[in-house]
Amino acid sequence: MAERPGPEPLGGQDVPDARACTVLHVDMDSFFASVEVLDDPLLAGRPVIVGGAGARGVVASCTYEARAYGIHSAMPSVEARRRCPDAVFLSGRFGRYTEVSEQLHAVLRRFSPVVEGIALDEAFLDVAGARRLLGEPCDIAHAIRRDVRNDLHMDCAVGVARTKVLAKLASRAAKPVPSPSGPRPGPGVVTVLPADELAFLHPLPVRALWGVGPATARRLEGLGVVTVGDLARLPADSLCRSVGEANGRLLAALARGDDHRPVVPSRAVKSVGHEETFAVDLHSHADLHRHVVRMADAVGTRLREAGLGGRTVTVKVRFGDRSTITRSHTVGAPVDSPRVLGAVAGALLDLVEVSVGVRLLGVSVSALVEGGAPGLQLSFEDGPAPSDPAPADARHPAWREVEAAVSGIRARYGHASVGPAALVGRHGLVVKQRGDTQWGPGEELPEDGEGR
DNA sequence: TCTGGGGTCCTATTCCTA
DNA sequence: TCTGTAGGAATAGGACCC
Repeated sequence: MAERPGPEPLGGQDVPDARACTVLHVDMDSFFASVEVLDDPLLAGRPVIVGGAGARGVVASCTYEARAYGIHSAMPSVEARRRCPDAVFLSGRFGRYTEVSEQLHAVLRRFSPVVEGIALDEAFLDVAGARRLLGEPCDIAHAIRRDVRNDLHMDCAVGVARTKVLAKLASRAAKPVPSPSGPRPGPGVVTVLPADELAFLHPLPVRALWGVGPATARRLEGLGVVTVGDLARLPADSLCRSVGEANGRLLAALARGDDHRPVVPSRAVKSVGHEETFAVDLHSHADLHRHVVRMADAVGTRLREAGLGGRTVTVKVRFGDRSTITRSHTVGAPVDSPRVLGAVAGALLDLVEVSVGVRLLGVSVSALVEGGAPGLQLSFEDGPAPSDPAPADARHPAWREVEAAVSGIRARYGHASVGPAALVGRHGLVVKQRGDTQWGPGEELPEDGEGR
């Protein structure tokens, strides 16, 4: 960060201005790959790539040794392998990453109760209330790095600023920089002082701003906007015309350094879903229906574990040419039953012409309510609503007893111990849990009857 | 080189109802 | 009973994030 004007890498500098900077952004360095190196020290110093190994897989995370070859997250695994054939390829262990993420959050909560998790490896903290006890925010940032290193044996970067977006950009500036001769260490902690905000922000490419992706960047480029400074000078109305009202207002504010979004410790879940890209495109409803049942089973299980029910069921279909459609239906009362979800999703899938080949299928549930679906019983007994695509037998109350029994068996003997008959294939029962095929299909052969 | 999975949010359109 | 209208809910698609 030292090469940019404005913010300085610091340790405990005594600037009154710094007291306004109470938002911290903590970002772990190449998280998934670092966890793998931590658990297998023989991997240390080697290019390690975590991601989907198959032809349609992507890189989820990689060590700095792999980044030296130009490999980065979201790169197709095939390309990553081409660039570095000697890299260690790992398919990832979602459960283990969740575990380490919980340890990280435990460390962060020692510094402030106001911790907002953004991803497994990232979080915002507001330390306004912790200063009297723990010192200035930049001192807290250094202490966090020290504790993460001591407790988790991993490194992180911390950004300190007055707002979330600036803290996030600051943590990015604090990270190590990959190079062919090995990673150059970053400052670890970067603080953006209020007086330096615009000098820090305006030279950055617009793409660096949170909310500017490839599509928005293309549109902005058409308006002659390349840097955040260009964006700040753009009249608000032409910006809104180009990128939409809400996004335009937000981007205009961010470019001025305004960001009033608070750090929110916990946010309600809005939707729960599963989607999966197949190793080969599927062309028949029969094949796809088996996957719908499997995904509905996974979604329903997660809803129940979280004590949630949802009213809107959505099926997502991506065809061979990557065009994507969704079909959704809102039922009268919240559902959490895998069987009902599967029936609704299956009926939605029947509305889609699939003979051209389906690359990805997804099932999700939104319009969630807390407390699971206890109120469902009534609607089951009443039978399906006239517009409800689920077959009537899927809603029979006896199924709730069956599903409760299945939950009990799974709690005792594991998730794959029991499941719908539709999921029994040549290799036994195939169930899906969160984290399976997280970064694309593996290289396994398709099940009976799949593909063409 | 041609892109996964789990999410959130926004926008436009269509449908339903008062 | 029919028509027009306005608002809200549902639906569909897209962009973005990590």
